[in-house]
Amino acid sequence: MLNARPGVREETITKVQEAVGRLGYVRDTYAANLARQRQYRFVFVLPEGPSQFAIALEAALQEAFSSHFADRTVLKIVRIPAHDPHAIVQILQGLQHLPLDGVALMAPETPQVRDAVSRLKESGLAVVALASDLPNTKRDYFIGINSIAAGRTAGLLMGRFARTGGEILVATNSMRSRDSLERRLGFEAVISGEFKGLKVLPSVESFDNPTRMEEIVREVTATRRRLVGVYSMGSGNAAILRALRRSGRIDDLVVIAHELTPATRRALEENEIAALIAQNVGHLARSALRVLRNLCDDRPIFEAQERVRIEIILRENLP
Amino acid sequence: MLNARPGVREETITKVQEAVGRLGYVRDTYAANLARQRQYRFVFVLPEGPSQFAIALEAALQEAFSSHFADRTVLKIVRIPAHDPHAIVQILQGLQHLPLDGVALMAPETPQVRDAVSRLKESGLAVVALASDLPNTKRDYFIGINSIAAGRTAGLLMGRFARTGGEILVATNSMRSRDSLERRLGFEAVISGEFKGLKVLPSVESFDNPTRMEEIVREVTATRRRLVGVYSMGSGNAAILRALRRSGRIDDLVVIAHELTPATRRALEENEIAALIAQNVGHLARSALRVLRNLCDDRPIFEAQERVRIEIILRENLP
DNA sequence: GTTGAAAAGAGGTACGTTCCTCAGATACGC
DNA sequence: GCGTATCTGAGGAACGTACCTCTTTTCAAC
Repeated sequence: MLNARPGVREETITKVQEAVGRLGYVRDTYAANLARQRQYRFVFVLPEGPSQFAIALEAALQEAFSSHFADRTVLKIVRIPAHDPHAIVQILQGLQHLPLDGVALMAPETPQVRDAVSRLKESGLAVVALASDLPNTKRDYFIGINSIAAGRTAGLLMGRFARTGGEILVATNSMRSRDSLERRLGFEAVISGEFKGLKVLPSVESFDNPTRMEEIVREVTATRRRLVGVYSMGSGNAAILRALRRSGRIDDLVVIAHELTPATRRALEENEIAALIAQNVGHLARSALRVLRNLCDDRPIFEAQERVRIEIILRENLP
Repeated sequence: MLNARPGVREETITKVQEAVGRLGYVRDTYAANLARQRQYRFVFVLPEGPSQFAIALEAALQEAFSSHFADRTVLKIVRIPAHDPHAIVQILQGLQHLPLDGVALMAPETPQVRDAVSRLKESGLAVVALASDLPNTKRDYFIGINSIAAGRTAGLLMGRFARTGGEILVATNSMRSRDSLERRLGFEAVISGEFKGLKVLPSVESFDNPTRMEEIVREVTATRRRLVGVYSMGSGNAAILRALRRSGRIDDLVVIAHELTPATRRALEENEIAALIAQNVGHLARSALRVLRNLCDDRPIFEAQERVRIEIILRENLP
């Protein structure tokens, strides 16, 4: 009666509404779901490969289930080859014919992916972009941090940590990714605006090739004597750190990287990395589940709760 | 049958357990609570007065209720005069005769409070210490950050942000509080261990008197020409900031404070405060509720989820 | 073997909700 | 006014669990 059953008189509705307000009734969502035998069927689409981030996210989802947070949800995790838009599209297509309520998607933004997402939406699924936004698609929600703000935070830290003027190396996997572009944008804006003594060098890219990254960093450290800092915007931290250690200059450089992984944690503990910009993966996972559920029941989303914080991690506040 | 009903044969128990394992049965906590008409009755004991922290915490609790996080929970918030141990004890005594399942307590540690907490425990309540730990009591759990680590984090930030050697002022409400002691301890350990050029001055205390604090800070800034930084460990940020602004030196000092409040937020935005050490109040509230519930049902506590992070907030990553 | 008490388990009801069924109400055409 | 078709709303079963009651089983003492 409380639900929009077709064929209830207007008058009755208002009468019920009024009584509801008067008695202070609040619906017991859980009893409702129990009665309805509600199941939330979600798929999480994550990049394949040995991505520490995806591993951590999967662990966080596991955690959500073990703590009854994800009761009444059935979850499937699908891995996609992050750099093959065609394959991604194919996999997303396949989802349309599954009995499914929602999809959380972490994929680089390409025109093909955009189209595939829009088609998912049209087939009635709830879709959230995870960690990396997909603007200009019909995705319902984005859960992750603002890349520009993350870059600005890194820039501010770099500027304050660097004790002398000099050059900053910015390294990433690929500048074709929107996240990298935005991080650099934010980083550079702060450095050039507030720290005149620092100069940000052109970004170097590894294109998923650790050896290549190691080689580039080796060369830069060898030739750029005025180098004072390194900002690693994406994956490939291990290779960068290896090259920096070899160069013998790691203790004199301010290194700032993204995401807490076993490698970055160790480097932080060893004072090799000065600071880490991270997002709480557990929060990301829970947010995605909560938002997807709310979308399915078309209930409102509590924006404040879903805002993912840009965390700064130093040696002393490692979680 | 699944619950420890007295008078079930050993053999039957193991048989059931086995079947449970085999079928992969997981209890639907919510259906159980529905059947049992479970109500969790908690009291949150918070310091009275215009504490921004308490206000934020209250808002966070409100939020938990509105997002169905706190379903089946009835909550009462009680304010205590933080500096009157006798009154605190009296209020805690009063709780024992209420129909109650658990208490979350934020109170300075004194012998009287310790005793009162132990008595609460003995009357069968679940008790968690909130924000400020109460060791050497029978409290079940502490939800908050490690003060020594928080102090160390502030120390590391101060050391790296200060561009020249000099003196650091440490201000607090009262060094009689364990939190202040520990924060200073951690702060000093890092500074004296790693930043030889910096010298931490003896702590100054306001004893809940903003005017006094303002006066002290005014004097220190006027006389200590080598002052390079201020670490505000507790409340009283507004008074400290006021004095620093008057001194005309605020732009040359590295100011680090605790907790995100309207005042500290503004100062951060204005570049008056360099960094803030904070804890996520929303997380604190949800953790407290979750832990209390688990304690009541004596279910295990998921430590990793309840660990409160030491957040570092700069101008660029303000939430 | 009988008795009786205690232990074990089976069965039914209730929790707050949804959804289905069915009966009563209403409207409409003749 | 009557029959029929459509609306409306009331009533009950079910969801997964707990808890109470009642019957059956077990076991010790005689």
